[in-house]
Amino acid sequence: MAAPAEPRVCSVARALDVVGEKWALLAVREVFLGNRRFDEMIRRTGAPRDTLTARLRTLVDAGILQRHRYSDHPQRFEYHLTTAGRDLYPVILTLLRWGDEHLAGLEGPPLVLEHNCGHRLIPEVTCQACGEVVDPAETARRSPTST
Amino acid sequence: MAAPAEPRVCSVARALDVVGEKWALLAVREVFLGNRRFDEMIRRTGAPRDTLTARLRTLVDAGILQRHRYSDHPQRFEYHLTTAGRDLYPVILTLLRWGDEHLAGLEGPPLVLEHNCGHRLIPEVTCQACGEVVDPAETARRSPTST
DNA sequence: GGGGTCAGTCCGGATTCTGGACGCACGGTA
DNA sequence: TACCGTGCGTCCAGAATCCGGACTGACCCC
Repeated sequence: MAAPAEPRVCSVARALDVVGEKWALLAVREVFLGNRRFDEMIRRTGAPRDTLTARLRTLVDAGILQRHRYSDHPQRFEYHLTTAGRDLYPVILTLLRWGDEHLAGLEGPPLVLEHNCGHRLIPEVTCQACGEVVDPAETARRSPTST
Repeated sequence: MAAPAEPRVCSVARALDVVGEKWALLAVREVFLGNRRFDEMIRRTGAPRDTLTARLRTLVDAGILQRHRYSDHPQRFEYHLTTAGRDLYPVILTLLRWGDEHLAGLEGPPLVLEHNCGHRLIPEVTCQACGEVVDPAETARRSPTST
């Protein structure tokens, strides 16, 4: 018999169920950049309208965005980040950096961020305890030791 | 006339074209965890076989994984991380942390990593220049000032 | 010969994505 | 009044993808 499937219970998988789709994360990127309205997001992400509608709905359901009426008559809505949404910033930054390093053409990164400290922002992932930059080779699984 | 679409040229979008899909990132996660073979990945991710086949192919084409024959007769292959693949570790870590914080049940995070420094690994995104933890509010776009 | 492993492929149906057209409630202009 | 533009979607039909399950083919072991 074939070995039984044992899909890993894992926060990465759970996170990707919510946010693991291009347009979802691009919509969140737009909100970080200050574009909170439907049509702006359509323009700047390139997503099909139906798809964006669906994504925004799941993002709201997941507690990542909040739908906020900014006009009655006609009803108009903006999307704002919740705390959970703001906590996605690191995810977007690491993707940004990876894209900058591995997919940017000769013209270099198309979007450059600046940190309040005055320097260009180059995000690094560090260990909260020791502050060192994290390297896959210096990391191990704890306790629930399975394959 | 409607405002013309101007999809943002952006490393996040480019990165998501390659890696912005659940199974792709879960396959990479498995390789990080040491499971380099097709059937193991099937077992531990839960992906449909066809889909995993397709994802692995795009990951290899994108230079994230390398297909490595470990047996002729019968031909058998393993997938190894390239440098670009290893550079995805931060992305996976930030997703992991987000999932741990926002989707973990009462039992807490299902997978805990330990850093070589001896503490539980809690990944943080910091500014390479000043070492501070990055906050969206302390970040701005540089030069190409468009909306 | 019978069973197991590994890495896929093949299949057909279900779901999802996509682009374009359309709807409707306004506001501004003339 | 009529007309145009904007904002935020919905509707549609065809295309692309996803999915699970069955199957293949080359081995190995008993």
